[in-house]
Amino acid sequence: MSEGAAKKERPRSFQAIRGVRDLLPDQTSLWNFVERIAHETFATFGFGEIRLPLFERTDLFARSIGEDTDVVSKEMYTFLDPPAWLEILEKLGTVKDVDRTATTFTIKNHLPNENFIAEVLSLRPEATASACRAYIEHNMQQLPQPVKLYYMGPMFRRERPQKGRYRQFYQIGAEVLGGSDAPAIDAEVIEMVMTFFDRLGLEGVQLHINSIGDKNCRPKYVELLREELQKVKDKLGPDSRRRIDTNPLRVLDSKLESEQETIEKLPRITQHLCDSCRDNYDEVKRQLAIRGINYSQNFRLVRGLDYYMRTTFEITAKGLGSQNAVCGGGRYDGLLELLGGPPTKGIGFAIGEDRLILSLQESGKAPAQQGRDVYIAWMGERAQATAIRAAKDLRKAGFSVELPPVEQKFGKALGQADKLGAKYALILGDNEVSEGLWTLKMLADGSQAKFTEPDLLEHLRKQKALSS
RNA sequence: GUGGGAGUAGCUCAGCUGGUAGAGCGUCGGUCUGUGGCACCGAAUGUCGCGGGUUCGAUCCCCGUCUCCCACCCCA
Repeated sequence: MSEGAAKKERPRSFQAIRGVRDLLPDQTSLWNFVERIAHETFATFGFGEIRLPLFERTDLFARSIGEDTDVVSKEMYTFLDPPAWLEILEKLGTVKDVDRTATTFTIKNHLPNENFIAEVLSLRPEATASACRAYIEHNMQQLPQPVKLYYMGPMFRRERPQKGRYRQFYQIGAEVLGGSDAPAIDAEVIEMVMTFFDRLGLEGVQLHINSIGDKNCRPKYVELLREELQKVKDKLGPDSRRRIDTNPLRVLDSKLESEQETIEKLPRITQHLCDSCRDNYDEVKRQLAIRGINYSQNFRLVRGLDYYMRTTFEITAKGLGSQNAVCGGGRYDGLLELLGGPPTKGIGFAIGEDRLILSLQESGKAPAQQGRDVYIAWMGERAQATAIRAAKDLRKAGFSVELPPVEQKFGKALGQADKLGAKYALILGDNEVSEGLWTLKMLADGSQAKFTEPDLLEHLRKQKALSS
């Protein structure tokens, strides 16, 4: 006993890496509910589901989202395929100053008699770029326009995690690609999200809209804004000052208390839209009104991704702390062309599913977890064979059945049935097997009755039909 | 990436100016080998987040680190 039993070394346990998490069965029921309502709602608007890859060439994201955005410049999970070559190449001095927006490195004579090519890939930080890529790749302009797609799944951004923000997070989104850019489309897309949220019973939903102009008017406004900002520079903090040069629109988004007064006085883009953008924005608002959708205009709503133009919108919900945006979207008419496709109109949105679910939970909307329909309490060898057959038949009929693997006293079995939230206990002992009459107990009120095998199934079917 | 707070049993938490840990809930077993929810009794599980330092001695003090939370940044 001296040496052998002395130390019991346990291997170091693993934990999920920062910013990612497991969703356990008591949570996935709500996730499945949300996703089911999404499928149903979007289908009623004529959208079809598209399943997209989790990673793409890095330059697809760089070009669509914008190389200077935070998402592309510092938040993407980027890797080489085949992997792990970067370090080797750097050590060999073959590659210096790695350009993360490059697509391939070509290394001559690295391996005997062949050139080595590695692709630069990234985990998707969002899915709009992929959807557009798929539209082009599969020549969807040949389909009746517009093409209406929706998707759901995980996205990846390397940000500091906090409530409602994870490094692997989930989005439910939709895109309308091709066809016209009629304001009614913008309005209907928004109507679809609002309908979805309404069906989920999401509380405290607020829609904010804005127009950020197009190629004609936005650059002029940005210049005007920059000039105005220069005049009030001394009233702004360091972050905002820096943005006067890099991205003046972002200053509008500042939450600093000390800057609010200054920002309110700045020129607003809605006053500087070109005629066509103004008409467009007015019509979007009219179309929303026709649909009975309440909104508030927010001239400070400037989206962070480069591809947006004209209509932008954001939806907030309650219970989310400072990460209160549960959906963001807008129009991006130039994007498809930018990605090498034909000139194509586009508009879309993305819902933060993690935040959506957080908000539903905060307002107590989580549906009760579904318990078992039938717990089979059996005793004795002959009863086990019967129990196995009963479980098979009940499952075939669609019931959720728990069949204990080992014999238990009935007292304990019923205790288990109770804990698992079963509706019924099917009691199978020597008596039942020899009589051919099975005992079915209602756990809720303790009543019980005997049934023949076929009668039992019929009885359960009827009860199920009644309750649903 | 920056600043602040926190990490003790599966969960929620207690642990008095440092003497190597407790409660409730849950889990499992028993009272109860043909009938659950109640009650009572009992048990298991903690490298006190991890690593280092100070000390005779650290869950407690110091440093580092990881993770979570909050705010900023940014975004869904």
